[in-house]
Amino acid sequence: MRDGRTERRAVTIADVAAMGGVSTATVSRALSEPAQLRTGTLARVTAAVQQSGYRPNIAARTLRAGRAMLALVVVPDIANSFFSDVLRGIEDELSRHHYGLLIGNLNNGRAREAQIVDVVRAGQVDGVLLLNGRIPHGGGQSLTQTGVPAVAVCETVEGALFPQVEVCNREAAREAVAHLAALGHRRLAYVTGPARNVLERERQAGFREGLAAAGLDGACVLPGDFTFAAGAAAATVLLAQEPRPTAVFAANDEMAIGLMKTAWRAGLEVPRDLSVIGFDGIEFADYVQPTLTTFRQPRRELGQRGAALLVRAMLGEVIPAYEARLRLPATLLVRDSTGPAPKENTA
Amino acid sequence: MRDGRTERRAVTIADVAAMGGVSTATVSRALSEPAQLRTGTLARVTAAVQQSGYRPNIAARTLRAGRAMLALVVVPDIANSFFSDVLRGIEDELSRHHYGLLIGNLNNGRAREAQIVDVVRAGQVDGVLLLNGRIPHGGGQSLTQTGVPAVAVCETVEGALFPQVEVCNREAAREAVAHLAALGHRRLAYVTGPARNVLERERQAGFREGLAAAGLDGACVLPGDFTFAAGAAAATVLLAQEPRPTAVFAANDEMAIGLMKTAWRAGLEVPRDLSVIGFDGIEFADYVQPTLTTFRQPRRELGQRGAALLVRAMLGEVIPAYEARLRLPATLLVRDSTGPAPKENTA
DNA sequence: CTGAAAGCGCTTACAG
DNA sequence: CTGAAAGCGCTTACAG
Repeated sequence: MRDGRTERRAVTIADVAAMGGVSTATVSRALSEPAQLRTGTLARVTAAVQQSGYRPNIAARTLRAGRAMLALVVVPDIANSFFSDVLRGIEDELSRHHYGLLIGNLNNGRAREAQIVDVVRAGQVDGVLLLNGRIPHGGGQSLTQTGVPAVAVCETVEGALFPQVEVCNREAAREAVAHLAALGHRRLAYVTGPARNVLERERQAGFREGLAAAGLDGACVLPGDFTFAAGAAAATVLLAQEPRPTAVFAANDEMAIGLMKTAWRAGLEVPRDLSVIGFDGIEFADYVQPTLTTFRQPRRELGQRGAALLVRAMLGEVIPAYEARLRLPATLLVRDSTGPAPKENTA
Repeated sequence: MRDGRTERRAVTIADVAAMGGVSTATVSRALSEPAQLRTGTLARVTAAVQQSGYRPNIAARTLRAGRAMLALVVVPDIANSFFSDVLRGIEDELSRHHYGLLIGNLNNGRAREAQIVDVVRAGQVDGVLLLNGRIPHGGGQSLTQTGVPAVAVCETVEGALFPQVEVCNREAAREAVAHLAALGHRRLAYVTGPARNVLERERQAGFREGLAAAGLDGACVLPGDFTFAAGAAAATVLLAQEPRPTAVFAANDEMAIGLMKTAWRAGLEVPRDLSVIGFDGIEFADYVQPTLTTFRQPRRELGQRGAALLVRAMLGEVIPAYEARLRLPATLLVRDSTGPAPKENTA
């Protein structure tokens, strides 16, 4: 029955039991519910564990107990730095509860969704955190049909029954317009995210609500996709407008920065000729010239809160509806890229 | 023997065997070595697998086969965007070979190293990729003592016996000096990384070699730690020097950018008054004003190559010495932050 | 408080 | 080519 692998055999629970003169059941209990053992027994087992350097085999434990103590995080693109901080919050919270973290990277596509579903169906994880705004599908089944608990973070999933944690995108977008309007801007532009993205939809909706609240009845809408390059492209279109908008709200910081750079190259000065405001509060936004006015998202907290909900669900708790939708505020950071509207020289 | 969990029971290999009228052994073979089955048998099993939606339980497979089909990646700081691309390369390669990816985040400290060692000792992974430049220790044992294969990527580990993949840091740093010297700069400065970091040591060594090669016998060395803030702080010191260096090489892009911003605030113009060159080629370096001259690291390839070596080791292959040290080139990207040395007005 | 024993769901040497 | 059966290393209801 021995297989090919000839590495030195690891210490098993049976070895420890023999050393301590107890049964394997007692060793198991010493590790999981020490309070139930007599002090002397516990001491003997603990000593044996120490001395042998015993570590329980996780596969055996998972198989027997039916729990993997592992959560899967589905990320749209692991190379996108936005998610790093969110992941850190998730990891902190999970490891506090002795759960490990498995990363499922979609590479911005859907091809790998089936892999995600497979991992779950193979019993490898006890729960799933979705950062991709969509329920993964694969092999003719959706992730939620597997019955494992799920929580969405950052990008919510419309109509989903599981808990969701997001930032107040709409309210923040409204505030962006109010900020610009208060500076006297009347001709605004908005650079969008990808059309089907939920963040984009919320931010654009908030932008429009903000326009209405400020008594403005139109704005220039420039298509984008959250990349630097899209911001640069939007700038080119913007510069061709007549009359040119005096302020832009970009749906994220990368686009705002790409736009600022291109505007600068074209000879515009920010904020004298053009005010720019972004979204996310990436670290970099504070190191561009001029520094970017934007909204800080509590990324780590978003991750941490989502993970906390998932842990509860993985432990079998049913999350009540009033806790199932967490909305954290985004904070406006007024920096140097927004300023008073330029004086009009045409009446 | 039933436990608390009352979720609907998943399909097991026994169910499929019954459906197909074969033994569980045959089902197992249909999945792992289909060529060994008669076509008819294979077809029947395949149909049963399809119809039942059977997915093998990974814990059971791991326990029995002694392989987890999972690799652990030790990351110094998951919130550092530098690692995202490396991770992506790793993930691509691992998943090509049907290995999963477990993230072990150190949060820039050593406290969690013990957790890492535990995961390995618990048999949860078949191999480890180290991005942290150090062999994790914990519970009186080092990771390498566990006997699992390891590979270091980006930050090498001195004296380690396992394969390592790195970038030619020293050669690149030399080239940085040569580039500046060719532009006529004679008074150079270097902003360091953390003193004990291997990248820092290599880059500083290369910097010094470059000075010698250019016939320069000294330079201003400013301490840093790879952060934006350290770059800003270095700028302050730099500005106080008399005579002031005309060019700076920063050990990474963040510091170069932090330094440029502070220099700009102090009224210096880059590159007219000061040339700046960074290292890493982060995306952002192309969106600062002026764009940053830097070295592009093939991050994805670094990850991919490291993972490829690890996969081979996990499959039992002994990596020959001549393959065990991969050194990929870093490419100089000349952009707008470096220019001719200013004319001297003091003789 | 502790032990004997079943069994989680697989894989694989062995036999035919 | 296929099956019967052992056994990977745990946990836990059951019994005492």
